[in-house]
Amino acid sequence: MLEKPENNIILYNNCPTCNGRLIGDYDKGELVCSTCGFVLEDNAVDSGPEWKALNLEDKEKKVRVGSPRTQTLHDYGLSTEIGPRPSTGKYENSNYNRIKKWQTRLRTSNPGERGLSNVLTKITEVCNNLDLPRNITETSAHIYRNTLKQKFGKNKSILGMTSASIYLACRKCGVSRTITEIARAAGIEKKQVSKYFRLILRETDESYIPHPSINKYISKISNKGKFKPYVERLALKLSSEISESKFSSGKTPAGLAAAYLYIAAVLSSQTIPQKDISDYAEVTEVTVRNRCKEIIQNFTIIHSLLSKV
DNA sequence: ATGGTTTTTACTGCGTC
DNA sequence: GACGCGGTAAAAACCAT
Repeated sequence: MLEKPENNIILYNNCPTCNGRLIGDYDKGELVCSTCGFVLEDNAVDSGPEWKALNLEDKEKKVRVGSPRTQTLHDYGLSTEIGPRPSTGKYENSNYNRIKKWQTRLRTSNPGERGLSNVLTKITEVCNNLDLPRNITETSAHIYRNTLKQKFGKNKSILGMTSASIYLACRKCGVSRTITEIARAAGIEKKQVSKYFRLILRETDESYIPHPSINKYISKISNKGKFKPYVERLALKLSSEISESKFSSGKTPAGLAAAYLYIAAVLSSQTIPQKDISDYAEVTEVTVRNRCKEIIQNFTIIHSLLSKV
């Protein structure tokens, strides 16, 4: 059973298979090994409270009222909401609906709140389209709220700002989603998203947020293309053996990941056409070729690697 | 706006099935 | 001939200044 820690990460002793460090991931409810990825326990039950206590007094009261606070609703989900009409009982249909309608109107009383409410709905929508986890939705909503707080979010394309917020949230949480994917889900131009993304970075003094590791891209592309598991494993092995920092800066991570997968496929005498890999990675064949060339020029692939996989 | 870097586009020749 | 692969030059996109 996991107990909620301060930073959502709990350290356990050692992994039974490789003796590596075990990490309890509170958010996913999993107990996994940080080196070999062995899952010791999953679906762990969250025994902690589902609400946040902001001060000691709250904590002591241990009130259990309503849903947890959420960034995705304009009033943080704190105000009262009238639910659907009970199927039985004395409630007269028209009257009930009228009260409900006015209550919703009053909840979002001023134009600002109504606007915010719409935007947050939009964020949730796009995040759901992309199958993003709940915490990304929350983070993006939080980021968007901040842009409004610091004035620069106003008078900007709403879809552009929301998409940029979602992209930033992905980067912060280490989820490998490209600007292109998010732009597609939101139905806008890629340019817009990157423009506003840069704006947010500039205005909020965000320190540089690194791209998710190449390994995430490799897994993603491999899943998308349903490649053989050992090809993926070999590609991951290659990327971890190679310190690509010398030549990878400024290049798209997807292209590099595609190159690793291609090399892995060739080494394990699998024939995956460059075209396929580049399509899955959403880059061109030329880019894949160039990355391959750079990898091979800079490193000699040792054949003993093959036996280890 | 500009200039440097990276990616894409479009086209080439080569070998193989 | 169709296909995959490797290469190139020029255009386009990107990004920091």
